[in-house]
Amino acid sequence: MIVAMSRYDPSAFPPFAVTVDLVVLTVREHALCALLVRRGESPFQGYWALPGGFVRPGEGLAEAASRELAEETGLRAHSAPGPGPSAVGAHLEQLATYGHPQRDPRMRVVSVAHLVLAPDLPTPQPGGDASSARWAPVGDLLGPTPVEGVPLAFDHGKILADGVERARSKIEYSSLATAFCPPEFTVGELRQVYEAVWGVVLDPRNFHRKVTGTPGFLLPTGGTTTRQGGRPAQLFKAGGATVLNPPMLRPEA
Amino acid sequence: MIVAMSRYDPSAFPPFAVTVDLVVLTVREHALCALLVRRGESPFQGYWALPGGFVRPGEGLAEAASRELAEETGLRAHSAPGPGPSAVGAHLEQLATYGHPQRDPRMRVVSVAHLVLAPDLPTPQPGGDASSARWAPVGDLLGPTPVEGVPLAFDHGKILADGVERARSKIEYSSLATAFCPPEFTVGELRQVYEAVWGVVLDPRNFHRKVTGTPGFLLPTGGTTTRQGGRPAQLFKAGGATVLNPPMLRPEA
DNA sequence: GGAATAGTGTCTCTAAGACATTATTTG
DNA sequence: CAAATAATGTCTTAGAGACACTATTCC
Repeated sequence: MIVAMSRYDPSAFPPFAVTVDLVVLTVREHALCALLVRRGESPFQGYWALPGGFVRPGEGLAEAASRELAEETGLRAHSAPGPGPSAVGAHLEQLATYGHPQRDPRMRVVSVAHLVLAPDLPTPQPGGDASSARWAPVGDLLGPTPVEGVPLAFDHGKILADGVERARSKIEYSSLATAFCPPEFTVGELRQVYEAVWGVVLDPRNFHRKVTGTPGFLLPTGGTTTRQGGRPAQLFKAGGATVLNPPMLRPEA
Repeated sequence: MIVAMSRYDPSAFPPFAVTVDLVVLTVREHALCALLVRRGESPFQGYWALPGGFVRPGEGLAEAASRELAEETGLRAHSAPGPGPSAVGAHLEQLATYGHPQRDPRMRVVSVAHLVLAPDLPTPQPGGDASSARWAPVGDLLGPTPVEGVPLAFDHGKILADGVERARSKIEYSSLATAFCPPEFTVGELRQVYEAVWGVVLDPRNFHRKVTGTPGFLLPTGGTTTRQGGRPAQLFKAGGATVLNPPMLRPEA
C-alpha cells in the first residue's frame, strides 16, 4: 500500500549504485583532448572509457570526483566556488547525471558525471585501477570512428560529447579558458586555447583587444616571455572575474 | 583487496537511494512562483518541500521526473529534445544532482533535481502523496524567511535557488520564456514573463523590436486579443528557434 | 474625451569584425 | 636581412538603450 511505501522508507528503496565519471579535458598540441582509461574488466573489457568509480558511503559527489581525479592523474582540483587557480590546480564542476536503466548491463548504476578543465600535463601517469591511460583528441572521439573504430564503453561517448559542449559554451561567457593555461600565460596562448576548444581561427588583434579590455579577466604579472617566438609577450594570470560581460563571441558555423 | 572490489561488482556497492526532486516554476500575478508540497511524514514533517520521489527500478531519470510531475500537477512535460509546445505541455530538463552524505538524516539519498517551466495553472490540485500543495513566490522563498520564517525541508532551499538561477540565465539565450506562456500569447505577455523572472522592468518598445526581430522566436498566428486591455495585440506562438543569437540582455544590477 | 496598451520610428553609443601599421625578438 | 609574433590603431557596422510618436481599444 502507498502509505507503507513512504518516500524515505529505508526498506523500500530499490538497489542503486552511484558512481562518478570524469570528462577531463586539456589542450595539447593545438587540440582539445580528453583523458581515457582502458578497462581491464568486463563489461567492455579492453575498451576505452572515461575515468571514474564508485562514490563511497561517507563521501560527497564532488569529493568522490576529486578523489578519482587525484588517483588517476595526480591533479588537485578545486570546485567552482573555491580559491583561485593554483600551481597544479584544475577546474571541476558537476556536468550531468546519467541513469538509463540499461546503461550498465549488470545492474542499475546512476553516474554523476563531472567536467574537469586542466592545463597541459606532462604525460598520463595511470595510477589506481586503470591498466593504461591516454589523451585522445576529441575531434576523433566525437566522430563516427572514435578510437580505431571502437566506440567508448557504456554511454561514455554521450557523456564526453555533453562535456565538450559544456566546455565550448562556458568559455564564451566565463573566464574558464584560463583553466587550460599554466599559472602564467600570454594572450597568444589564451587565444590558442579558444581556437583549439572551438576549432576555429580567431583574429589575434581583435582577440587581444577583447581580453585585455574586459575588466578582471587578465592580470599582468609584469614578466614577459618569448617562448612562442617573435617579440616578447606580456605574461598574465587569471583575474578575479569569473563571468565575462559582454561574452566572447564564438564565430558562426 | 583492490581487484575483488572491482568497479561494478554488484556485491560491493554501498546502499544508495536515488530520488528525483522537481523545481516547478510558473509566472502568476506578475511573480515567479515555485510549486511546494507539505510533507506529511518525518523527517521535516509539516515543512514545505519540493515535489519528488523515488526513482523506480526500471525507470529512467527524466521518466521518473515526468511521472512525479504528472502525479503532483497533472502536467505533461516534454524534455528538451522533444516535440514543440503542446496544449498542456511544460518544459523539463535535468538541473543538477545533490548527494551530500548527510542531506537526508535517515540514509544516503542522492537526488537528481529537475527543472520544470510551466504556464500558469488554474490552481494546485494535489494528487499523489502530498497532503497539500501551493504556489509560493520565489522572491519570498529565496530570502531569509522562506515560508512564515521556516526554511524548506532538506537542502531544497539550495536546489530551488539553483533552479531559479538556471531559469533566469536560460531565458537570456534561449526561447524558453515561451514555456511560461499559454499556447498563444502576446508580446506584452511575453515581456511580463521576462519582467517577473528577472524582477526588472523592461522597455516595451525595445523589447518588441527585439523579440519580433529575432528570426524563429515568434510565429504570428493571425489572431488578436484585447485581454490585456488597450489596443488589440497580435497573438503569437513559439517558433522553431531554441537558441537566441544575439541573446536577450538582462539589465545590470 | 481619457486611460490603457500596441506598434513604429529615430537618435546615440557600445562593441564586434575587418583590416593596417609598428615593435621586438630569433635565425 | 627575413620571419615570426606582439601590441596598438582605424574604419565600418550591427545592435542595444533611451527616448517620441501614432494606433486602437475600453470606460
